[in-house]
Amino acid sequence: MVAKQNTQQKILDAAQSLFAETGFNDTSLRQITSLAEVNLAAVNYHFGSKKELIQAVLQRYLRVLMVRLDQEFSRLLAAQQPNNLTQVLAVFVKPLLELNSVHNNGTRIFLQLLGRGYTDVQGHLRWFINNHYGRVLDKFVLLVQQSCPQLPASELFWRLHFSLGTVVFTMASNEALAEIAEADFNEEVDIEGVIQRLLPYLAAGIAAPVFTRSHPQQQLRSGT
Amino acid sequence: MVAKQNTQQKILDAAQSLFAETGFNDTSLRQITSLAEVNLAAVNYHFGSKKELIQAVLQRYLRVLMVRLDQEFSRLLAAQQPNNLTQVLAVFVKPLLELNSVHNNGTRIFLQLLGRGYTDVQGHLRWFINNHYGRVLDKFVLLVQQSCPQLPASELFWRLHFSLGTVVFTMASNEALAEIAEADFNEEVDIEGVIQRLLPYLAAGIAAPVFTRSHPQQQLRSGT
DNA sequence: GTACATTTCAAACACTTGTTTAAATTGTGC
DNA sequence: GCACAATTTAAACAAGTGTTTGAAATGTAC
Repeated sequence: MVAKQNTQQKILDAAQSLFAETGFNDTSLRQITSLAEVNLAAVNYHFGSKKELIQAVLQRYLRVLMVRLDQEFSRLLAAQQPNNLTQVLAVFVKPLLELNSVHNNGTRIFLQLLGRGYTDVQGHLRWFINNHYGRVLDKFVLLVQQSCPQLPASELFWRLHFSLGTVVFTMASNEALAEIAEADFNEEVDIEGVIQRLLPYLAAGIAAPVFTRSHPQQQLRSGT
Repeated sequence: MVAKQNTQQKILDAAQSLFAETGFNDTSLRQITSLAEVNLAAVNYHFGSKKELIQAVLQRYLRVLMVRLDQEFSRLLAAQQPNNLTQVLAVFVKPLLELNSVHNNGTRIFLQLLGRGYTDVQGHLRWFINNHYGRVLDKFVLLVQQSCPQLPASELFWRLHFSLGTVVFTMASNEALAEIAEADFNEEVDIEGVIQRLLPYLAAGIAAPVFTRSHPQQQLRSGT
């Protein structure tokens, strides 16, 4: 009793899977419509264009996620004393995992899509997210700033983008990495496990001591 | 007096720039040959296929880089006592910067290509590097293992891939990030500066305390 | 059931892709 | 200069792309 899903959702469901696996540019409308078992022209009829379909696929998750993140950020910002960095990062976990209620494996799919979007269609997704949800993300930056007051703004900028890269790349390669990990270490790998492994790594990286030429920490010498 | 470069090099030079900027799949042979000012058929005549052209572009750097990395790894492995993790990571810097002698901006271009290769043609580059240079990379893993003896092998696996993601994503987005950084912080951003900023982040992330359920470091609680 | 709007469908559109072909050109050894 | 190989060239190829079209089918209100 799968019920007769309407065409739009059949397209969205097929599209997100293929996009996550193969990337946006390397997935054709014909692949999508044949997986969705709808006519080729349906995409243009219901969504207008491939570009708008991509946005619709992302928005289905972004809308839900950003509202939840906004709540969490505001909650933390209301605290009197600055929050621990690990606390701040951990705030992503629940909203991300709740994406599983948007769709089966929603968390994994969304994070993979994010990975694809940031590398495939270079620049486009970054711009989109910044323009639509910049206000939310500013709260997050503020939180991190409060928990790492010793970090210069420019250093923080770089480290947050390093972290974005860590997450996004890990998720884009998720399948390959999980396969290797399971083969080499007999580990069952689920998306929540990966997230839990990511957090300490990110927290430590963001809060790392700042490198200065006059004061190189430890013995950082490369030879000579 | 640009001298009459032979066709093969004109193609390689044009291809690497376009590949680095736009990615492998999204760069057409016609774009390459018209930038190189050679005939379209020249690619297939000299390299066989687009796929082989991509490999040739990457190999031009990989061959040089891997030999140098192997030297450095072996040097460190010869040390009596385990090396500091920051030292181990810093060993990448010189070989990477020496790629500038292969070509103008060689370091930046190679790292961008690496970023593209790991995300665009998912899985293919990972396989290629592992099969051709796995022995070299094993030495690196061993070095890291020696400097972080407390890390379980599986944790190390994940963290090294997190680090790969950090580097590769940063380099793929290098242009966009550099633009923002220069606009927001009035910072001149060169590839060496980015590398120097990456090292402390990576070192701290890899060596971060291991998260365990029974012994969660700090107060990692997300609400409830 | 009739009238009207919504949705589906097969077919074609114009365009781009990587690759191949066969003739023309250039280079090389003698 | 001749002969022969290496290279370059324009043209065409088959296959794939996103999008559009106009007719058929379906749904909906009265």
